[in-house]
Amino acid sequence: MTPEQLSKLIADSLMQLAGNNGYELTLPDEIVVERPKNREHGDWSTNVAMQLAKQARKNPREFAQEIADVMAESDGVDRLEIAGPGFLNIFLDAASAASILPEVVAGGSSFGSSEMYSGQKMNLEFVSANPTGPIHLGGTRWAALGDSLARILNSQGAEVVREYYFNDHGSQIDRFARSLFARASGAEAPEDGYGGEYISQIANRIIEIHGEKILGYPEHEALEVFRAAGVELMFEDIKKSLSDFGVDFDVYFHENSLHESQAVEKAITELRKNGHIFDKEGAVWLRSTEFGDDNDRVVIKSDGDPAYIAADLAYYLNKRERGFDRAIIMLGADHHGYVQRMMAMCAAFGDTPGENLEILIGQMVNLVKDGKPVRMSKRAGTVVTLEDLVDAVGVDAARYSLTRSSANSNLDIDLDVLSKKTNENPVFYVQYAHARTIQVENNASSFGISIDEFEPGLLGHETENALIAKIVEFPAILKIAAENREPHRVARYLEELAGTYHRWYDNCRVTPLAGKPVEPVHSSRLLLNRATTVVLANGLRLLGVSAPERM
RNA sequence: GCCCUCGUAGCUCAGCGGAUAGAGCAGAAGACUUCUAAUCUUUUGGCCGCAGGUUCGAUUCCUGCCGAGGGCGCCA
Repeated sequence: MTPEQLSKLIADSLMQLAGNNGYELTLPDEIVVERPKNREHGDWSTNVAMQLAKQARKNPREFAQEIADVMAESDGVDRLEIAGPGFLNIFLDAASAASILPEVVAGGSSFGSSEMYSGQKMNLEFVSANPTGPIHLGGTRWAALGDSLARILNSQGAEVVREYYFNDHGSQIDRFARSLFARASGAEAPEDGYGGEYISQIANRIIEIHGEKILGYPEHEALEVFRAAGVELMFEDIKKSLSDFGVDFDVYFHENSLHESQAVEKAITELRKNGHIFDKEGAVWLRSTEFGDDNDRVVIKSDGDPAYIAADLAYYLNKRERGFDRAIIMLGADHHGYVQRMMAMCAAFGDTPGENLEILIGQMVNLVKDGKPVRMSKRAGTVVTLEDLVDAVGVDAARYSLTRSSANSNLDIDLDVLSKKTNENPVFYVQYAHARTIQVENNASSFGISIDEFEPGLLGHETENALIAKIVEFPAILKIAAENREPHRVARYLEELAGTYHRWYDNCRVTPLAGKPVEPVHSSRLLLNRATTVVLANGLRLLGVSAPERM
């Protein structure tokens, strides 16, 4: 029995109760059926009795007992208990609990998915690091988290486009170009420039491509060459790093294109038409205070250059014009001050902040060495990049360790600890469980055991009961993870599932002991084993982590 | 000064208003002639930062305070 079916059963029982006893009950939108933390509290538990006791003019425990009396007659329900302040704990009979397993196996890679966001077009923008250097740890976190979120939203029916906003315009790029030029010509690095080994490498590659002669060009021409070529090369490196990390964007959107296509002017004209733009002191302003921002914002500076937000106006409009119902942007905590004005902009376009535009803020990643935080500095050479992390621990462990914590929490990364190859990263625990299921499957097939003779009633061991219940939880976990934009919930769930599986493995054999015959229970257990494979594989895939068959 | 996030076991972190607050690692003691011991079993360890409030019920929601990180440009 699925939680949905159980929820409906409870609703039906309540209606029946209302009919019999003349209660006037207004049922909640959704009757919550949850897995109690404590197994002794049943397979499922509901708090409806506490919620509705007032309406029934009963005390919660009495009312729960009345519900229990009605439900006790139902198929699949073994027994019910009233506990605590009025919880109704439901124990399913083994056959009913296990009868869902064939569905899980039949569902395969689609088990857990839903149509919750069916028909919704979502644009998920993340990483969007400037092409002035390699992706650092912070960007790596967004890459792991963003890609996983895209997968999860997609599993819930959304049409998701992963997008990388590529800032190839503005003063940071100019500094990058000057840094490259200075390095190539052996000059002192500019005061506010970029340092680091990669600057030398890119400078050298540019010389290789264009020849020494560019050093003799007039400065502005030379800078232009270094700018264009440098951005191009840096961008290729970034793309490759991300791709090696398992993160491939559908769209790389160039900021420059917004300026070149007059999209910025168009956006400003549109806003001006609606009365949200004004001119002051030679600059063009967005009256964002009208929509809750602290200050009005300059869109076009008095020197005629667009401010950063100008492109964002056009970019947002562009996303909406491309048909996205929802633009989701993931930003680091160092950009949180930007949220209010972005939301104001969204409102100024007549859209609904939080709905058409959603901004997720994630906290910073700190580098820790010898137990002490290390300030990442490009000049001091203490920057840790995506590639450093992958070199140290591999893609799977890197992605997993960045995805298993809430984006709201600050994350400390200690490369020394992570690179010890110890079992500190729970990803191995989960992957090992998956590999185990595969080996069990292989062994079973060599015994000629098949899943065709499934008898759910044979799966009565408490660890089987626990494993089945955990498997059934998966769709609800994905739904919550999608709604809250929290991929870490999937990782945490997988750790629980893996633990539940390992404990089952320890207690119940899928293949008979040497010299003993194959019995029906073995087929049934093989199906349970396969259902576990399905869920572990699906979960790991949503995290962008491989599901190895052997470890 | 204002804004955002965080504060839970020795460490890293879970816990979408519910029951006795959990996991991994670290510490202690056990389990491989049986499908992978990267596993399992047992065990040590908590004023859930502090103080109020809302609620039948608060680690969770609200307010204030303390502490940590981040942000408050005609920078991007």
